[in-house]
Amino acid sequence: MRYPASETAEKHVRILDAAARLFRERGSAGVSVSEIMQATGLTHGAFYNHFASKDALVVESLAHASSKSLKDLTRAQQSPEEMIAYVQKYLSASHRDTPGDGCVMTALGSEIPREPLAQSGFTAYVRTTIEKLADHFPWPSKRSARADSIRMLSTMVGAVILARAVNDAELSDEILRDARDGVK
Amino acid sequence: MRYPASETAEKHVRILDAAARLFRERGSAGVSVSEIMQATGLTHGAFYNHFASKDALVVESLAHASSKSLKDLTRAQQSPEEMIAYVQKYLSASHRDTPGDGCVMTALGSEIPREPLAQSGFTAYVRTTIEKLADHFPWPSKRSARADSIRMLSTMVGAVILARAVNDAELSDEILRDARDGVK
DNA sequence: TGTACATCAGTGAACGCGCGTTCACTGATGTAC
DNA sequence: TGTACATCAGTGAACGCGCGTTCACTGATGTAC
Repeated sequence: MRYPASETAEKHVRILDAAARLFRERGSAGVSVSEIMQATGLTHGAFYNHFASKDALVVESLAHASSKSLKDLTRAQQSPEEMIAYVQKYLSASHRDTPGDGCVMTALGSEIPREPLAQSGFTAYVRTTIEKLADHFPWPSKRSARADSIRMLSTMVGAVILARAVNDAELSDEILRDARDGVK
Repeated sequence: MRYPASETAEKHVRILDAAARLFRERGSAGVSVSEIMQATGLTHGAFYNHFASKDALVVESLAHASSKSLKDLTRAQQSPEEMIAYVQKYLSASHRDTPGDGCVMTALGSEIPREPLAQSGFTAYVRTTIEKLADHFPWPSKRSARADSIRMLSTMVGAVILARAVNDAELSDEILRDARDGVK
C-alpha cells in the first residue's frame, strides 16, 4: 500500500542509522540486508525502494557515520581543552566498548582496503580529521602540527583497534591508558 | 588413493601458508575454503583431512603468520640499529603494499573482535610484540619503556591501516613518512 | 467538498548463487606374513 | 624378497543454508476533476 510521503525520508535515515551501527559492530559482510531492515521495523523487500544495492548502502551509511563523528570534532574546536578532551574520550573504555557508535576508522579500518567504493568517503574523513586536529589541537609548534596530528591520529586508531582486539582486559586498559598518557 | 606420508605434513603447511596470505589480503570472510585449497593445488574435499573446520584454519593460520612475524622481530633484537630498522620497515610502502606477507595486526586488526576464537592467539602476539619492543628498542628511559612500546606499536598499527585504507597516494605516503619520522 | 483513480512504499514468496561441509569412491602406499 | 591386503589422503558430486536481489501483489495516500 502507499505510505505518507513524510515518513519515507525518515525511514531512509532510520535505515542509514541502523546500517551504520551494525556495520561498525560486525563489518559489512557480517550484516545482512534483512537484519538491517528488521532493525528499522521493515521487511527486506522494501530495501530496494531506498537503495540501489547493499554496496550503495555501505558507502552511504559509512559517509553518514563519518559525518556524525566530524560534527563532534567540529564542536570540540571551540577550545584547546575540548580538543584534548575529545582525544581522551576517543581513547576511553567507553569508545572501545561501543564500536557501533564510534569512529569508522577503528571499527572498519582494516576492511576499508577491500571495499573500493567506500575508500573515497573514508579518505575524505581521514583527511578532514587530520586537518581539524592539526588546526585546533594545542601543539607545541605550529610548524610540525600536521605531522603531529597524523602521528596522534595513527596512535589513536591503532590503540583503539588493539584494545578491542585483545581479549585480556588488563592489557586492553593498559593500551588505552598509555595512549592517553602520550597525549597529555 | 593413498599418498606418501612425507607429503601430508608438507601439504598441511602449504594450506596454512596459502590461508595466512589470503586471509591477510582479503579477510577471513573474503576467502573460501575452495580458493585456499586451489591455491595449494588440491581440491576442496581434501581440506577436512587437514582441519576440522574453516574456523579452525583461521585460528591456526593466523597463529602461523604471527609466529613468522615474531621471528623477524626476534632476529632484530641483536642490536638497537636493527630494532629501529625493523620499525622503519614496518612503516614502509612495501609493507603497506603487501598485506598478504605483513603483520596480522594491520591486515586484520579491526576484524579480530568478531573472531572470538582467534583472539587468544592474537592477544599473545600483541603482548609478545610489546615486550620485545620494550626490551630491545633504544628507549631514552627504561622506566617508561613499556608505555613507550605500547604507544609506538599503536602508532605503527594505526599508520599502516590508515595508509592502506586511504585511496590518495600522497596522503598515504605522508602518513607513513610522518609515522617514521616520529620514531627517529 | 466529494468522488474516482493513479501512485508507489511495503510485503513476502521466490530466484540463482556461492558457501561450508559431507560422503561414496579411488588407488598408490605402507604393512603383515 | 615377494605377495596380499588394509589404509587413508585426495576427488568431485551433492547437501542444506543464507545471502542479495526480484517481483507480483496490496491498499492507503495523493491528485485530478
